[in-house]
Amino acid sequence: MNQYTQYTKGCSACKDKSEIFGSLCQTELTQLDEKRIEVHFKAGELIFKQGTPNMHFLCLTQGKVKTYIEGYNDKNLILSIVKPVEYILGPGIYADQMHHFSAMAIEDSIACLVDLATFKDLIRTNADFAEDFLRKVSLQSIYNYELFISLTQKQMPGRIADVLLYLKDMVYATNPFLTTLSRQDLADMSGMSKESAIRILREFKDEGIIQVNGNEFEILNIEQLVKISQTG
Amino acid sequence: MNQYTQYTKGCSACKDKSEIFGSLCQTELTQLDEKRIEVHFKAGELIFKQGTPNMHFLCLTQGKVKTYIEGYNDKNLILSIVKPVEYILGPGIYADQMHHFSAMAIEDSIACLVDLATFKDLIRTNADFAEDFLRKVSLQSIYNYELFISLTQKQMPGRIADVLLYLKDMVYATNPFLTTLSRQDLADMSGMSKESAIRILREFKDEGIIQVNGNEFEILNIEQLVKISQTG
DNA sequence: TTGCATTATTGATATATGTCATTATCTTTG
DNA sequence: CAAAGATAATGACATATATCAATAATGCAA
Repeated sequence: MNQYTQYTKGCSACKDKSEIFGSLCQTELTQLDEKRIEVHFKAGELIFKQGTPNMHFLCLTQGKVKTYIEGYNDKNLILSIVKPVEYILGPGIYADQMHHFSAMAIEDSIACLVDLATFKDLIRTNADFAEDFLRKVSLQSIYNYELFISLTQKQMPGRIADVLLYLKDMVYATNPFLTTLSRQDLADMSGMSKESAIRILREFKDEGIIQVNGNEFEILNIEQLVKISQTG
Repeated sequence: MNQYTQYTKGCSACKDKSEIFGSLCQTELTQLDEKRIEVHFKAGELIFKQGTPNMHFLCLTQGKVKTYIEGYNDKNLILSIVKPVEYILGPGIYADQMHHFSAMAIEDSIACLVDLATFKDLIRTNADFAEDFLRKVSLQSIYNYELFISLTQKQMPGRIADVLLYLKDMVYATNPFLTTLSRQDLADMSGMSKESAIRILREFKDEGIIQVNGNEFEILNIEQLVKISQTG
């Protein structure tokens, strides 16, 4: 119990909102609750960094976080925008105990940390939990395949369309949506320079497909955007 | 027992060669052995196709297989070249029971199929096996991140360098190596047109970095190739 | 408010890469 | 062996995209 620790609602409150805690019994949830550390992050703060040891299972309970690979020449590739209640867990925990991507809060956020031993123990002792975890990992993997195709086989308009649809459907779940992501972030999500991202957004705006006001985006013609996404 | 079934050496013979069967006890191996179907594929034959139901766990015991995502405009992205003894298992089994990539033999190959129920049962009942499986999935995921960076942030020479080093180190494990992959395959591994792949190979040849004779490749200057891989 | 720093936008230009057409080489088959 | 089909290689050209430089807009601190 230190200054970062806050006993708010506890894991039981989270249970209903998350895909992977449904299989834990009350005892296990209590066990988790006692182990967890709640940490607050301000927008822009680094949560963990690629290349550092991966010591905790992390569950985001408030705010939004971007996960990204730091590549060459200070270029980043954003893998996902995580929203509550979702865990953030890299492949390192079952491999080299390292982080293979970084995570940064893009809004003020709250995350719960649980040490890996506790987490791995749950995987070993609760087969339902293990299966739920595998399911989550698998869905993420499927999404990564789509990302592969988007990034390697589509041209810029198709990639920006994918980003806009992803934000609308998966992240904000509203149509005029206000984002804290910068233009550089949008570029890092679609694997292009920020200038190119801006240009494509302008084209979409000129064609009446979207409406842009600073960081507020409204998709006016969803069908056409979907079509652009599909035709690459 | 049908015409595809052949009782050769059995799963116990495989055990030593594979990363994930080490945690199975004799009883489990026997159980697996009874369930397995051994199938022979000729080079060029499709093993399973993206979009079809995923019914089996697959273990490659002989030959080589390419796994690839079928994208837009008949363009493929090769994810990996699998060699024995390694399993080929997509994320579909814990999600939508579908194949999310295709697999094709690039050499005459032999694979063992085990129905998913048996496999999933082992995951549920043997925690060591589950952890080994998670480890394998994690390593694959880590490799995918490297692939992301290679494909999205490196220019063509860097990507071809990555492909050559991958083939030398991970697939053939010899230096002059003879491959059955076509130039189109090399292009599909590096996300470019086959003409571009050919051009880069010629440049490497002209610069004395590699030696090419048909489908035999020899890397003459490993250091420089690694450098090209790193500088993008 | 004013000034400063950051971010967004735009245009001009360079370059990486794809496409198309052609020829060469290899492989298969009758 | 010759013919045919596939694969590989090359050159000319088109174009998608990045880079660079300049300006505009925005948020923030004094």
